[in-house]
Amino acid sequence: MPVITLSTPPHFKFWPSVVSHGWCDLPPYGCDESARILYRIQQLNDGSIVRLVLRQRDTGAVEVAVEGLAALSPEQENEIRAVAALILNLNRDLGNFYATLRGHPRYAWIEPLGAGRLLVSPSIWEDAVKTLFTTNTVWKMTIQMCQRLVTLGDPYPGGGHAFPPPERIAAMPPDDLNAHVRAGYRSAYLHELAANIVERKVDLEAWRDPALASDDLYRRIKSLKGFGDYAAGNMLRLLGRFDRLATDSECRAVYRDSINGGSAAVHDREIAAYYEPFGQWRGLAQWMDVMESYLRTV
DNA sequence: TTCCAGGGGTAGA
DNA sequence: TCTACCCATGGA
Repeated sequence: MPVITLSTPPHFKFWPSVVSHGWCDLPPYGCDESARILYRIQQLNDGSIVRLVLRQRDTGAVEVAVEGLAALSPEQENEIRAVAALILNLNRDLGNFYATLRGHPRYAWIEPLGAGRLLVSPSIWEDAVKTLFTTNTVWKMTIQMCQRLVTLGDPYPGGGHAFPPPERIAAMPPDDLNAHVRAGYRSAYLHELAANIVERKVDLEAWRDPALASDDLYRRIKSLKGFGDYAAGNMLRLLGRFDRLATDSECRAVYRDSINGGSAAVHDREIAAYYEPFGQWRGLAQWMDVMESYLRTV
């Protein structure tokens, strides 16, 4: 079985990155908490389907075992290296984030833990679909919607499926898609997104362009049906932009209970004012507040 | 039954 | 800008 080793930046912590939000529980990801392993079924550009098994060695390096292929071509190895670096945000510099937090005792736990990297998907399409599946539902149902959707992707011989490409979703009649995924009214948004990608009306991967202003990007995301303030803010986070918030019911609850220390409902404006001093990092600080009670235990 | 979840679209002020 | 109402789905 081919094994690839990736060097990591100083102070990189694998597990806090893997469990940085719920994505590690959404197929084609999977994880083994006790063994601290992240799995992913991935379809490569040449169509072959592999199962990636990622873990961190004692040296700090990330090891990617590739199941499903006896050997890797240079192109395959390069692709897997790029995917692993992308999903773990290995190239993101968090130094300025940690420096920003140093004046705030509430966030003193974050830097020693090496938290702040969010696990993302190799494609923005996949992150967009999963974000859509987090809207107006409970996490358990988000998982179930993803599980059903992923069975539409190409199967991995050892079990599981790759994430289905937009072409696969766009080709399905919307009613069939909803009958399979049971995403309710979100199914129509999912189908429309897939169709717009296939018809080249939107180019999600173009969103990676660092020259794009966040405000412009935010508007583009919100122009998609089903993507409002929360979903657009969440997508910006996954794209590595944290200068906007993504205020959902969890964030409101954490702010109300843990920061504001009261039981009264709080207007989003007050939440925004609280995070404003964190500037370009406010969205990440907000998510760290949600994850604190969990991340501190890992 | 009713409420609501890691909300969002639309219409009407 | 804001509010009211609707939107499938399934668990509590």
